[in-house]
Amino acid sequence: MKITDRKTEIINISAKLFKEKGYSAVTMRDIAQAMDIKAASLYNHIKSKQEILVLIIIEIAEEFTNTMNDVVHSNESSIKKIERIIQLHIDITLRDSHALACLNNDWMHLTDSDLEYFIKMRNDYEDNFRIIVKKGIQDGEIQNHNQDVIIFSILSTLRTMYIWYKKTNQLSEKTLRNNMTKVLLNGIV
Amino acid sequence: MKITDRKTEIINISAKLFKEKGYSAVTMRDIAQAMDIKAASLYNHIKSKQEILVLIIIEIAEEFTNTMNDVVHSNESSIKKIERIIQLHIDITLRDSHALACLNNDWMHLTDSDLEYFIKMRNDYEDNFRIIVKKGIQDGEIQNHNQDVIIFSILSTLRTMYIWYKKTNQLSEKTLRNNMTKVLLNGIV
DNA sequence: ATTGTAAACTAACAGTTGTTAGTTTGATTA
DNA sequence: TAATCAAACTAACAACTGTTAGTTTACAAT
Repeated sequence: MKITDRKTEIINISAKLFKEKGYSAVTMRDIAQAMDIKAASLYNHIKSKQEILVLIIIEIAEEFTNTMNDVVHSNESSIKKIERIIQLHIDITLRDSHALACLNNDWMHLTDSDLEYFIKMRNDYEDNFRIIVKKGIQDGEIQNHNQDVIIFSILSTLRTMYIWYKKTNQLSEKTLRNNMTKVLLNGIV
Repeated sequence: MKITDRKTEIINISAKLFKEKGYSAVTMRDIAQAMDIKAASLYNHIKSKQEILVLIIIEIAEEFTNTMNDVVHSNESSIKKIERIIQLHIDITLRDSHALACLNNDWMHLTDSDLEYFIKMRNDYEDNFRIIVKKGIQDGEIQNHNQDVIIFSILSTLRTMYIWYKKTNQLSEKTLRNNMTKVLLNGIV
């Protein structure tokens, strides 16, 4: 298997288009045109439009799931765990922002077992985050504010970083991580 | 003109459907079915599917724009200004989460002058936020972190609140506002 | 030279899309 | 009672949708 075969190209180009217009608004003919071939030719490589979506979303969702499982079962402090989650989101955002946008915006167009699987992963992810925050509050590491507000203010920021990080002028990964960690953990005041 | 005429019903029902599946995935027949009429009947009230989208998005966008203009030209401290922006987002989220979701996810399906107008409002909004943060840093009210990280960590959280606020068990508006303000301004550590 | 194969092609399909035209309904008003 | 009118209806359209079938192309292996 080649490092970049044709199927991978289709997935990457589709992710880019899905990010721009959303899954439903992108047609097989749009994808084909971006590949400079005809729509029917796509089916030499992929089974259906649905399959493209699944391949884009599930791989990334599993990466989040796996790393979160590592983090939650580690022996680090709660703060250190959250820092590693921030790092995780930054890594994926910088590496694969198209697929990430697709995961965020088009997951509801998954069907049946894929949809179920995705929702389970997302719920588990949030539950694990909740466990970390709860422990942090118990240990006095984290202030005793409403847990959902804590969890989703951090997660919302991390999940939608792909929308704006490119606009910033040459913000290095290190600078982004340092600033993000300080702002999310210590606030701005 | 009745307080709730048929056109308003169409807009509200459409916003709910657009939130669930996205503008492109919702058909005129979907909207009609939710209204318990036939698709063709919708055209007695609205000009096109596009018009529905425009009416949903632009009204809310203008409300954000107008309030932001009030805030930025006021004589309050930078912190107080940001608190008012937090309040603004909470108000609209609690009152009209469907339209807000639609604005967030489907603005790119606006066309021509509507799209231009929306993008201008969004850019102005972010620019005004930047002015507030810059002043706050100069005055020593706000810590000197990267401005984009500050702006978008707050805005991302506020903009996507509609996704999760309903899941929380009976979080009152006051509690939400208090917790949100503390977490966004002072952090969690 | 022949075969095999990956990957493109043309042509077509059945279903869905937003929308229009013209008609009917049923309640209110003159 | 007759006329008006908002708001529903039926029927249909042309364009577009994802997808299939069968064919051609061009290069690699035998």
